Amino acid sequence: MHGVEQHSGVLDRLGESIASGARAPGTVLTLAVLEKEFGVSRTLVREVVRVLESMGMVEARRRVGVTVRPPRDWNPFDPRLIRWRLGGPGRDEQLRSLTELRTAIEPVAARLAAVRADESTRRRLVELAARLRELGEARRGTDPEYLQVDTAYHALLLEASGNPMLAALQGVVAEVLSGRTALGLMPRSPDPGALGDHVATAAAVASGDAAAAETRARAVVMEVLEGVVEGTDEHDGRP
Amino acid sequence: MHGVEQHSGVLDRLGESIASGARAPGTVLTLAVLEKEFGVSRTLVREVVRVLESMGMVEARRRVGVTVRPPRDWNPFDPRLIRWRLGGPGRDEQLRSLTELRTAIEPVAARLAAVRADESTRRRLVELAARLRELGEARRGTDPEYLQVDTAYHALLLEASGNPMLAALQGVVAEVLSGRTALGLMPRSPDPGALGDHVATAAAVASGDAAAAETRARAVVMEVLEGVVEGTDEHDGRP
DNA sequence: GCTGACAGAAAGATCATACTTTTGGCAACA
DNA sequence: TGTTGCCAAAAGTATGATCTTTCTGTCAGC
Repeated sequence: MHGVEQHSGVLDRLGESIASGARAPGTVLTLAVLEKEFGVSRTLVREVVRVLESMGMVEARRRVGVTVRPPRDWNPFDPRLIRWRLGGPGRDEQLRSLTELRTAIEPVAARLAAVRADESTRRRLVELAARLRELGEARRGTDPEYLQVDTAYHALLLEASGNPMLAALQGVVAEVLSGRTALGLMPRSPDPGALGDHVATAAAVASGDAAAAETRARAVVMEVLEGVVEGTDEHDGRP
Repeated sequence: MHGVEQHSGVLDRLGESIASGARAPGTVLTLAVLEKEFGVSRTLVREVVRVLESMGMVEARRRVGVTVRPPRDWNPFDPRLIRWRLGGPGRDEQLRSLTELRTAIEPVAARLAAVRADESTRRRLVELAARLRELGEARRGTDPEYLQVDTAYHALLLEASGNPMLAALQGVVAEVLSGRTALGLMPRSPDPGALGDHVATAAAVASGDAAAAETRARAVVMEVLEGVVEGTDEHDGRP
Protein backbone atom coordinates (compact mmCIF):
# COMPACT_ATOMS: atom_id res chain seq x y z
CA MET A 1 0.00 0.00 0.00
CA HIS A 2 2.98 2.23 0.40
CA GLY A 3 5.57 3.74 -1.78
CA VAL A 4 3.86 4.59 -4.99
CA GLU A 5 3.78 8.33 -5.37
CA GLN A 6 1.58 8.94 -2.43
CA HIS A 7 2.35 12.59 -2.24
CA SER A 8 1.39 13.50 -5.76
CA GLY A 9 -1.60 11.21 -5.57
CA VAL A 10 -3.05 12.88 -2.53
CA LEU A 11 -2.11 16.30 -3.87
CA ASP A 12 -3.94 15.61 -7.08
CA ARG A 13 -7.01 14.23 -5.40
CA LEU A 14 -7.31 17.00 -2.87
CA GLY A 15 -6.35 19.74 -5.29
CA GLU A 16 -8.77 18.57 -7.90
CA SER A 17 -11.61 18.38 -5.45
CA ILE A 18 -10.97 21.97 -4.48
CA ALA A 19 -10.47 23.16 -8.04
CA SER A 20 -13.68 21.54 -9.14
CA GLY A 21 -15.62 23.23 -6.39
CA ALA A 22 -16.48 19.96 -4.68
CA ARG A 23 -14.93 21.54 -1.60
CA ALA A 24 -16.27 25.06 -1.72
CA PRO A 25 -14.37 28.13 -0.56
CA GLY A 26 -14.76 28.57 3.15
CA THR A 27 -14.84 24.84 3.77
CA VAL A 28 -12.77 24.00 6.81
CA LEU A 29 -10.79 20.81 7.06
CA THR A 30 -8.48 19.49 9.69
CA LEU A 31 -5.32 17.54 9.23
CA ALA A 32 -6.79 14.74 11.28
CA VAL A 33 -9.77 14.43 8.97
CA LEU A 34 -7.63 14.50 5.85
CA GLU A 35 -5.37 11.88 7.38
CA LYS A 36 -8.28 9.54 7.71
CA GLU A 37 -9.91 10.41 4.43
CA PHE A 38 -6.82 9.61 2.41
CA GLY A 39 -5.47 6.97 4.73
CA VAL A 40 -2.03 8.50 4.99
CA SER A 41 0.04 9.88 7.77
CA ARG A 42 -0.03 13.33 9.18
CA THR A 43 3.39 14.06 7.74
CA LEU A 44 2.18 13.45 4.24
CA VAL A 45 -1.00 15.43 4.66
CA ARG A 46 0.98 18.35 5.96
CA GLU A 47 3.29 18.35 2.98
CA VAL A 48 0.36 18.30 0.63
CA VAL A 49 -1.37 21.10 2.51
CA ARG A 50 1.80 23.13 2.40
CA VAL A 51 1.95 22.84 -1.36
CA LEU A 52 -1.70 23.76 -1.72
CA GLU A 53 -1.06 26.67 0.59
CA SER A 54 1.82 27.77 -1.62
CA MET A 55 -0.60 27.81 -4.52
CA GLY A 56 -2.96 30.03 -2.55
CA MET A 57 -5.69 27.42 -2.56
CA VAL A 58 -5.91 26.84 1.18
CA GLU A 59 -4.92 28.62 4.34
CA ALA A 60 -3.87 26.78 7.47
CA ARG A 61 -4.40 28.49 10.78
CA ARG A 62 -3.86 27.27 14.28
CA ARG A 63 -6.89 26.34 16.24
CA VAL A 64 -9.02 26.74 13.11
CA GLY A 65 -7.86 24.23 10.57
CA VAL A 66 -7.29 24.27 6.85
CA THR A 67 -9.64 26.62 5.05
CA VAL A 68 -10.35 26.54 1.34
CA ARG A 69 -9.70 29.98 -0.10
CA PRO A 70 -11.75 31.62 -2.86
CA PRO A 71 -10.59 31.07 -6.44
CA ARG A 72 -9.41 34.63 -6.87
CA ASP A 73 -6.62 33.92 -4.41
CA TRP A 74 -5.34 30.93 -6.36
CA ASN A 75 -2.37 31.26 -8.65
CA PRO A 76 -3.97 30.63 -12.03
CA PHE A 77 -0.58 30.12 -13.66
CA ASP A 78 0.27 27.03 -11.67
CA PRO A 79 0.48 24.16 -14.15
CA ARG A 80 -1.18 21.78 -11.73
CA LEU A 81 -4.16 24.03 -11.22
CA ILE A 82 -4.51 24.46 -14.97
CA ARG A 83 -4.48 20.71 -15.36
CA TRP A 84 -7.07 20.20 -12.66
CA ARG A 85 -9.33 22.76 -14.24
CA LEU A 86 -8.94 21.32 -17.70
CA GLY A 87 -9.92 17.95 -16.31
CA GLY A 88 -12.97 19.15 -14.46
CA PRO A 89 -16.15 21.15 -14.89
CA GLY A 90 -14.19 24.35 -15.43
CA ARG A 91 -12.68 23.08 -18.62
CA ASP A 92 -14.37 25.46 -21.04
CA GLU A 93 -13.82 28.45 -18.84
CA GLN A 94 -10.16 27.55 -18.49
CA LEU A 95 -9.75 27.13 -22.22
CA ARG A 96 -11.32 30.52 -22.77
CA SER A 97 -8.94 32.15 -20.31
CA LEU A 98 -5.98 30.48 -21.93
CA THR A 99 -7.08 31.44 -25.41
CA GLU A 100 -7.44 35.06 -24.42
CA LEU A 101 -4.06 34.95 -22.76
CA ARG A 102 -2.67 33.56 -25.97
CA THR A 103 -4.04 36.43 -27.99
CA ALA A 104 -2.16 38.72 -25.66
CA ILE A 105 1.10 36.84 -25.60
CA GLU A 106 1.83 35.66 -29.11
CA PRO A 107 1.99 38.97 -30.95
CA VAL A 108 4.44 40.33 -28.42
CA ALA A 109 6.45 37.13 -28.53
CA ALA A 110 6.64 37.50 -32.31
CA ARG A 111 7.81 41.09 -32.00
CA LEU A 112 10.53 40.14 -29.55
CA ALA A 113 11.54 37.11 -31.56
CA ALA A 114 12.05 39.28 -34.62
CA VAL A 115 14.64 41.19 -32.66
CA ARG A 116 16.24 38.47 -30.60
CA ALA A 117 16.01 35.08 -32.26
CA ASP A 118 19.19 33.51 -33.52
CA GLU A 119 19.64 32.40 -37.11
CA SER A 120 18.86 28.72 -36.75
CA THR A 121 15.70 29.51 -34.82
CA ARG A 122 14.50 31.86 -37.54
CA ARG A 123 15.13 29.17 -40.10
CA ARG A 124 13.31 26.50 -38.16
CA LEU A 125 10.36 28.79 -37.65
CA VAL A 126 10.07 29.38 -41.38
CA GLU A 127 10.31 25.66 -42.02
CA LEU A 128 7.61 24.84 -39.53
CA ALA A 129 5.29 27.45 -41.01
CA ALA A 130 5.88 26.09 -44.49
CA ARG A 131 5.21 22.56 -43.34
CA LEU A 132 2.05 23.72 -41.61
CA ARG A 133 0.77 25.30 -44.79
CA GLU A 134 1.52 22.18 -46.77
CA LEU A 135 -0.43 20.05 -44.34
CA GLY A 136 -3.30 22.52 -44.24
CA GLU A 137 -3.57 22.76 -48.00
CA ALA A 138 -3.54 18.98 -48.18
CA ARG A 139 -6.72 19.06 -46.04
CA ARG A 140 -4.93 17.36 -43.19
CA GLY A 141 -5.99 19.85 -40.49
CA THR A 142 -7.22 17.09 -38.24
CA ASP A 143 -4.10 14.95 -38.58
CA PRO A 144 -1.98 14.36 -35.50
CA GLU A 145 0.94 15.67 -37.52
CA TYR A 146 -0.79 18.98 -38.10
CA LEU A 147 -1.30 19.40 -34.37
CA GLN A 148 2.29 18.44 -33.72
CA VAL A 149 3.70 20.94 -36.19
CA ASP A 150 1.30 23.64 -35.05
CA THR A 151 2.36 23.09 -31.44
CA ALA A 152 6.04 23.11 -32.32
CA TYR A 153 5.61 26.31 -34.29
CA HIS A 154 3.92 28.22 -31.50
CA ALA A 155 6.27 26.81 -28.87
CA LEU A 156 9.28 27.89 -30.87
CA LEU A 157 7.87 31.35 -31.30
CA LEU A 158 7.43 31.74 -27.57
CA GLU A 159 10.84 30.31 -26.89
CA ALA A 160 12.40 32.65 -29.42
CA SER A 161 10.97 35.66 -27.62
CA GLY A 162 13.83 35.38 -25.18
CA ASN A 163 11.43 36.15 -22.38
CA PRO A 164 11.23 33.38 -19.78
CA MET A 165 7.69 34.27 -18.77
CA LEU A 166 6.43 34.08 -22.32
CA ALA A 167 8.46 30.93 -22.95
CA ALA A 168 6.91 29.31 -19.90
CA LEU A 169 3.53 29.49 -21.56
CA GLN A 170 4.47 26.93 -24.17
CA GLY A 171 2.74 24.24 -22.18
CA VAL A 172 -0.55 26.04 -21.89
CA VAL A 173 -0.57 27.00 -25.54
CA ALA A 174 -0.03 23.34 -26.34
CA GLU A 175 -2.99 22.54 -24.13
CA VAL A 176 -5.16 25.00 -26.02
CA LEU A 177 -4.15 23.60 -29.37
CA SER A 178 -4.60 19.97 -28.45
CA GLY A 179 -7.80 20.79 -26.61
CA ARG A 180 -9.17 22.43 -29.72
CA THR A 181 -8.34 19.39 -31.78
CA ALA A 182 -9.68 16.99 -29.19
CA LEU A 183 -12.98 18.84 -29.11
CA GLY A 184 -13.23 18.52 -32.86
CA LEU A 185 -13.04 22.25 -33.41
CA MET A 186 -10.45 21.97 -36.13
CA PRO A 187 -11.60 21.92 -39.74
CA ARG A 188 -9.94 19.54 -42.12
CA SER A 189 -9.03 22.51 -44.25
CA PRO A 190 -7.76 25.32 -42.07
CA ASP A 191 -8.53 28.83 -43.25
CA PRO A 192 -6.01 29.73 -45.99
CA GLY A 193 -5.73 33.22 -44.51
CA ALA A 194 -4.65 31.82 -41.17
CA LEU A 195 -2.09 29.57 -42.80
CA GLY A 196 -0.77 32.53 -44.72
CA ASP A 197 -0.47 34.55 -41.54
CA HIS A 198 1.54 31.80 -39.91
CA VAL A 199 3.92 31.88 -42.84
CA ALA A 200 4.02 35.65 -42.92
CA THR A 201 4.75 35.85 -39.21
CA ALA A 202 7.66 33.47 -39.59
CA ALA A 203 8.95 35.44 -42.54
CA ALA A 204 8.73 38.70 -40.65
CA VAL A 205 10.56 37.20 -37.70
CA ALA A 206 13.18 35.78 -40.03
CA SER A 207 13.74 39.16 -41.64
CA GLY A 208 13.79 40.96 -38.32
CA ASP A 209 10.72 43.05 -39.05
CA ALA A 210 9.34 43.45 -35.57
CA ALA A 211 6.28 45.48 -36.46
CA ALA A 212 5.18 43.11 -39.20
CA ALA A 213 5.81 40.08 -37.01
CA GLU A 214 3.57 41.49 -34.32
CA THR A 215 0.84 42.44 -36.77
CA ARG A 216 0.83 39.09 -38.52
CA ALA A 217 0.90 37.14 -35.28
CA ARG A 218 -2.04 39.20 -34.11
CA ALA A 219 -3.90 38.24 -37.24
CA VAL A 220 -3.24 34.58 -36.44
CA VAL A 221 -4.59 34.72 -32.92
CA MET A 222 -7.53 36.88 -33.91
CA GLU A 223 -8.65 34.30 -36.39
CA VAL A 224 -8.33 31.71 -33.68
CA LEU A 225 -10.36 33.84 -31.31
CA GLU A 226 -13.18 34.18 -33.79
CA GLY A 227 -13.25 30.43 -34.16
CA VAL A 228 -13.63 29.99 -30.43
CA VAL A 229 -16.21 32.73 -30.09
CA GLU A 230 -18.34 31.20 -32.81
CA GLY A 231 -18.03 28.02 -30.81
CA THR A 232 -18.75 25.10 -33.08
CA ASP A 233 -16.96 25.83 -36.29
CA GLU A 234 -18.53 24.43 -39.39
CA HIS A 235 -16.45 21.42 -40.26
CA ASP A 236 -15.21 20.66 -43.68
CA GLY A 237 -17.24 18.25 -45.68
CA ARG A 238 -20.63 19.61 -44.78
CA PRO A 239 -22.76 21.44 -47.34
CA MET B 1 14.10 29.08 19.22
CA HIS B 2 10.85 27.47 18.10
CA GLY B 3 7.54 28.51 16.80
CA VAL B 4 7.93 31.71 14.87
CA GLU B 5 7.19 31.18 11.19
CA GLN B 6 10.01 28.83 10.66
CA HIS B 7 8.60 27.46 7.48
CA SER B 8 8.38 30.68 5.52
CA GLY B 9 11.70 31.80 6.88
CA VAL B 10 13.56 28.72 5.71
CA LEU B 11 11.63 28.73 2.44
CA ASP B 12 12.63 32.31 1.77
CA ARG B 13 16.24 31.78 2.67
CA LEU B 14 16.65 28.61 0.66
CA GLY B 15 14.55 29.81 -2.25
CA GLU B 16 16.35 33.09 -2.48
CA SER B 17 19.74 31.44 -2.43
CA ILE B 18 18.68 29.29 -5.35
CA ALA B 19 17.01 32.12 -7.24
CA SER B 20 20.07 34.30 -6.87
CA GLY B 21 22.31 31.59 -8.24
CA ALA B 22 24.22 31.21 -5.01
CA ARG B 23 23.28 27.54 -5.27
CA ALA B 24 23.82 26.82 -8.92
CA PRO B 25 21.73 24.41 -10.95
CA GLY B 26 23.01 20.91 -10.51
CA THR B 27 23.98 21.51 -6.91
CA VAL B 28 23.04 18.52 -4.82
CA LEU B 29 21.87 18.88 -1.25
CA THR B 30 20.64 16.40 1.26
CA LEU B 31 17.89 16.80 3.78
CA ALA B 32 20.37 16.06 6.53
CA VAL B 33 22.63 18.89 5.45
CA LEU B 34 19.78 21.35 5.13
CA GLU B 35 18.56 20.31 8.55
CA LYS B 36 21.85 21.30 10.04
CA GLU B 37 22.36 24.38 7.95
CA PHE B 38 19.06 25.91 9.01
CA GLY B 39 18.94 24.31 12.40
CA VAL B 40 15.46 22.90 11.97
CA SER B 41 13.93 19.49 11.92
CA ARG B 42 13.67 17.11 9.03
CA THR B 43 9.92 17.63 8.95
CA LEU B 44 10.31 21.28 8.28
CA VAL B 45 13.02 20.87 5.70
CA ARG B 46 10.93 18.33 3.86
CA GLU B 47 7.95 20.67 3.71
CA VAL B 48 10.12 23.45 2.36
CA VAL B 49 11.69 21.16 -0.21
CA ARG B 50 8.26 19.99 -1.27
CA VAL B 51 7.17 23.54 -1.93
CA LEU B 52 10.31 24.32 -3.89
CA GLU B 53 9.77 21.12 -5.79
CA SER B 54 6.25 22.25 -6.62
CA MET B 55 7.75 25.43 -8.05
CA GLY B 56 10.07 23.37 -10.20
CA MET B 57 13.16 24.73 -8.50
CA VAL B 58 14.47 21.49 -7.06
CA GLU B 59 14.04 17.80 -7.63
CA ALA B 60 14.27 15.25 -4.84
CA ARG B 61 15.41 11.76 -5.76
CA ARG B 62 16.11 8.79 -3.59
CA ARG B 63 19.66 7.84 -3.07
CA VAL B 64 20.70 11.08 -4.76
CA GLY B 65 19.41 13.97 -2.75
CA VAL B 66 17.83 17.29 -3.58
CA THR B 67 19.09 18.70 -6.86
CA VAL B 68 18.76 22.31 -7.93
CA ARG B 69 17.09 22.44 -11.32
CA PRO B 70 17.96 24.90 -14.09
CA PRO B 71 16.00 28.17 -14.21
CA ARG B 72 14.09 27.22 -17.30
CA ASP B 73 12.25 24.60 -15.27
CA TRP B 74 11.12 27.10 -12.65
CA ASN B 75 7.63 28.52 -12.76
CA PRO B 76 8.34 32.18 -13.49
CA PHE B 77 4.81 33.18 -12.52
CA ASP B 78 5.17 32.13 -8.92
CA PRO B 79 4.87 35.29 -6.84
CA ARG B 80 7.56 34.14 -4.44
CA LEU B 81 10.05 33.54 -7.19
CA ILE B 82 9.29 36.94 -8.66
CA ARG B 83 9.88 38.49 -5.27
CA TRP B 84 13.16 36.66 -4.79
CA ARG B 85 14.36 37.77 -8.17
CA LEU B 86 13.35 41.35 -7.63
CA GLY B 87 15.32 41.32 -4.42
CA GLY B 88 18.46 39.81 -5.86
CA PRO B 89 20.92 40.19 -8.69
CA GLY B 90 18.28 39.29 -11.28
CA ARG B 91 16.28 42.39 -10.52
CA ASP B 92 16.76 44.21 -13.82
CA GLU B 93 16.22 41.11 -15.89
CA GLN B 94 13.04 40.36 -13.97
CA LEU B 95 11.74 43.88 -14.42
CA ARG B 96 12.40 43.63 -18.13
CA SER B 97 10.49 40.36 -18.37
CA LEU B 98 7.61 41.81 -16.45
CA THR B 99 7.52 44.95 -18.53
CA GLU B 100 7.41 42.96 -21.73
CA LEU B 101 4.68 40.79 -20.29
CA ARG B 102 2.80 43.94 -19.46
CA THR B 103 2.97 45.18 -23.02
CA ALA B 104 1.37 41.92 -24.04
CA ILE B 105 -1.31 41.83 -21.40
CA GLU B 106 -2.69 45.30 -21.04
CA PRO B 107 -4.01 45.95 -24.54
CA VAL B 108 -5.92 42.68 -24.49
CA ALA B 109 -7.20 43.40 -21.01
CA ALA B 110 -8.47 46.75 -22.29
CA ARG B 111 -10.20 45.11 -25.21
CA LEU B 112 -11.92 42.59 -22.98
CA ALA B 113 -12.81 45.22 -20.41
CA ALA B 114 -14.54 47.28 -23.08
CA VAL B 115 -16.85 44.35 -23.65
CA ARG B 116 -17.26 42.97 -20.16
CA ALA B 117 -16.81 45.63 -17.52
CA ASP B 118 -19.83 46.70 -15.54
CA GLU B 119 -21.00 50.27 -15.32
CA SER B 120 -19.43 51.25 -12.02
CA THR B 121 -16.10 49.83 -13.09
CA ARG B 122 -16.14 51.84 -16.29
CA ARG B 123 -16.91 54.95 -14.29
CA ARG B 124 -14.13 54.34 -11.80
CA LEU B 125 -11.66 53.74 -14.57
CA VAL B 126 -12.52 57.06 -16.18
CA GLU B 127 -12.19 58.79 -12.82
CA LEU B 128 -8.80 57.28 -12.14
CA ALA B 129 -7.53 58.28 -15.58
CA ALA B 130 -8.75 61.81 -15.06
CA ARG B 131 -7.12 61.99 -11.67
CA LEU B 132 -3.90 60.64 -13.14
CA ARG B 133 -3.87 63.34 -15.78
CA GLU B 134 -4.49 66.02 -13.18
CA LEU B 135 -1.56 64.85 -11.10
CA GLY B 136 0.66 64.52 -14.14
CA GLU B 137 -0.15 67.99 -15.40
CA ALA B 138 0.50 69.34 -11.94
CA ARG B 139 4.04 67.96 -12.32
CA ARG B 140 3.48 65.48 -9.52
CA GLY B 141 4.72 62.42 -11.41
CA THR B 142 7.04 61.43 -8.59
CA ASP B 143 4.43 61.81 -5.87
CA PRO B 144 3.39 58.71 -3.96
CA GLU B 145 -0.16 59.61 -4.90
CA TYR B 146 0.66 59.45 -8.60
CA LEU B 147 2.04 55.94 -8.14
CA GLN B 148 -0.96 54.93 -6.13
CA VAL B 149 -3.46 56.17 -8.71
CA ASP B 150 -1.43 54.72 -11.55
CA THR B 151 -1.34 51.34 -9.83
CA ALA B 152 -5.05 51.43 -9.08
CA TYR B 153 -5.81 52.34 -12.69
CA HIS B 154 -3.88 49.47 -14.19
CA ALA B 155 -5.08 47.00 -11.58
CA LEU B 156 -8.68 47.94 -12.28
CA LEU B 157 -8.15 47.53 -15.99
CA LEU B 158 -6.80 44.01 -15.52
CA GLU B 159 -9.56 43.16 -13.09
CA ALA B 160 -12.17 44.46 -15.50
CA SER B 161 -10.93 42.13 -18.21
CA GLY B 162 -12.94 39.39 -16.57
CA ASN B 163 -10.07 37.01 -17.20
CA PRO B 164 -8.63 35.51 -14.00
CA MET B 165 -5.20 35.00 -15.51
CA LEU B 166 -4.92 38.60 -16.60
CA ALA B 167 -6.38 39.76 -13.29
CA ALA B 168 -3.78 37.76 -11.42
CA LEU B 169 -1.07 39.91 -12.92
CA GLN B 170 -2.14 42.96 -10.95
CA GLY B 171 0.55 42.31 -8.42
CA VAL B 172 3.38 42.10 -10.89
CA VAL B 173 2.23 45.21 -12.72
CA ALA B 174 2.22 46.98 -9.39
CA GLU B 175 5.78 45.78 -8.88
CA VAL B 176 6.82 47.19 -12.20
CA LEU B 177 5.24 50.54 -11.51
CA SER B 178 6.63 50.92 -8.03
CA GLY B 179 9.98 49.60 -9.17
CA ARG B 180 10.11 52.23 -11.86
CA THR B 181 9.36 54.94 -9.35
CA ALA B 182 11.81 53.55 -6.82
CA LEU B 183 14.57 53.55 -9.39
CA GLY B 184 13.87 57.20 -10.11
CA LEU B 185 12.80 56.50 -13.67
CA MET B 186 9.67 58.60 -13.42
CA PRO B 187 9.82 62.18 -14.62
CA ARG B 188 8.06 64.82 -12.57
CA SER B 189 6.07 65.67 -15.66
CA PRO B 190 4.91 62.50 -17.36
CA ASP B 191 4.61 62.65 -21.13
CA PRO B 192 1.33 64.40 -22.00
CA GLY B 193 0.77 61.88 -24.76
CA ALA B 194 0.93 59.01 -22.34
CA LEU B 195 -1.46 60.73 -19.98
CA GLY B 196 -3.81 61.30 -22.87
CA ASP B 197 -3.67 57.67 -23.83
CA HIS B 198 -4.57 56.63 -20.32
CA VAL B 199 -7.61 58.85 -20.53
CA ALA B 200 -8.47 57.71 -24.03
CA THR B 201 -8.21 54.06 -23.04
CA ALA B 202 -10.57 54.59 -20.16
CA ALA B 203 -12.97 56.47 -22.41
CA ALA B 204 -12.90 53.71 -24.99
CA VAL B 205 -13.55 51.09 -22.35
CA ALA B 206 -16.37 53.19 -20.95
CA SER B 207 -18.00 53.51 -24.34
CA GLY B 208 -17.51 49.84 -25.14
CA ASP B 209 -15.23 50.47 -28.09
CA ALA B 210 -13.05 47.37 -27.92
CA ALA B 211 -10.80 48.16 -30.85
CA ALA B 212 -10.04 51.67 -29.66
CA ALA B 213 -9.45 50.48 -26.11
CA GLU B 214 -6.89 47.97 -27.32
CA THR B 215 -5.15 50.49 -29.56
CA ARG B 216 -4.96 53.17 -26.91
CA ALA B 217 -3.78 50.74 -24.25
CA ARG B 218 -1.10 49.60 -26.64
CA ALA B 219 0.02 53.18 -27.05
CA VAL B 220 0.32 53.46 -23.28
CA VAL B 221 2.51 50.41 -22.87
CA MET B 222 4.61 51.22 -25.91
CA GLU B 223 5.49 54.57 -24.46
CA VAL B 224 6.44 52.81 -21.27
CA LEU B 225 8.57 50.33 -23.15
CA GLU B 226 10.48 53.08 -24.90
CA GLY B 227 11.18 54.61 -21.54
CA VAL B 228 12.64 51.35 -20.25
CA VAL B 229 14.62 50.70 -23.39
CA GLU B 230 16.17 54.13 -23.22
CA GLY B 231 17.05 53.23 -19.67
CA THR B 232 17.74 56.42 -17.81
CA ASP B 233 15.10 58.85 -18.88
CA GLU B 234 16.03 62.47 -18.77
CA HIS B 235 14.40 63.83 -15.70
CA ASP B 236 12.44 67.00 -15.55
CA GLY B 237 14.27 70.05 -14.33
CA ARG B 238 17.41 69.63 -16.34
CA PRO B 239 18.29 72.01 -19.17
C1' DG C 1 38.08 -7.96 -20.88
C1' DC C 2 33.07 -7.55 -21.14
C1' DT C 3 28.42 -8.50 -19.44
C1' DG C 4 25.12 -9.27 -16.10
C1' DA C 5 23.36 -10.63 -11.63
C1' DC C 6 23.54 -9.82 -6.82
C1' DA C 7 24.48 -7.53 -2.38
C1' DG C 8 24.94 -3.57 0.29
C1' DA C 9 24.38 1.02 1.42
C1' DA C 10 22.64 5.75 0.89
C1' DA C 11 19.05 8.79 0.90
C1' DG C 12 14.48 10.07 0.40
C1' DA C 13 9.43 8.54 1.69
C1' DT C 14 6.36 7.38 5.00
C1' DC C 15 4.66 6.52 9.55
C1' DA C 16 3.79 7.12 14.52
C1' DT C 17 4.13 9.83 18.41
C1' DA C 18 5.19 13.39 21.53
C1' DC C 19 5.65 18.02 22.66
C1' DT C 20 4.99 23.31 21.77
C1' DT C 21 2.61 27.41 20.48
C1' DT C 22 -1.04 29.95 19.11
C1' DT C 23 -5.73 31.34 19.29
C1' DG C 24 -10.78 31.15 19.21
C1' DG C 25 -14.36 30.86 22.30
C1' DC C 26 -16.56 30.86 26.50
C1' DA C 27 -17.38 31.89 31.11
C1' DA C 28 -16.67 34.52 35.10
C1' DC C 29 -16.34 38.86 36.63
C1' DA C 30 -16.47 43.90 36.96
C1' DT D 1 -22.43 45.35 28.61
C1' DG D 2 -17.82 45.07 28.22
C1' DT D 3 -13.46 43.05 29.71
C1' DT D 4 -10.40 39.71 31.37
C1' DG D 5 -8.59 35.28 31.84
C1' DC D 6 -8.66 30.45 31.28
C1' DC D 7 -9.10 26.21 28.43
C1' DA D 8 -9.08 23.22 24.80
C1' DA D 9 -8.46 22.57 19.88
C1' DA D 10 -5.62 22.46 16.11
C1' DA D 11 -1.62 23.57 13.59
C1' DG D 12 3.52 23.76 14.13
C1' DT D 13 7.70 21.38 15.18
C1' DA D 14 10.73 17.71 16.54
C1' DT D 15 12.41 12.87 16.64
C1' DG D 16 13.01 8.04 16.03
C1' DA D 17 11.89 4.08 13.43
C1' DT D 18 11.02 1.68 9.27
C1' DC D 19 10.20 1.08 4.32
C1' DT D 20 11.49 1.63 -0.57
C1' DT D 21 14.01 2.83 -4.20
C1' DT D 22 18.07 3.24 -6.63
C1' DC D 23 22.96 3.86 -7.14
C1' DT D 24 27.44 1.52 -6.83
C1' DG D 25 30.62 -1.84 -6.54
C1' DT D 26 31.85 -6.54 -6.94
C1' DC D 27 32.12 -11.03 -8.42
C1' DA D 28 30.88 -14.91 -11.38
C1' DG D 29 30.33 -16.45 -15.99
C1' DC D 30 31.13 -16.08 -20.79
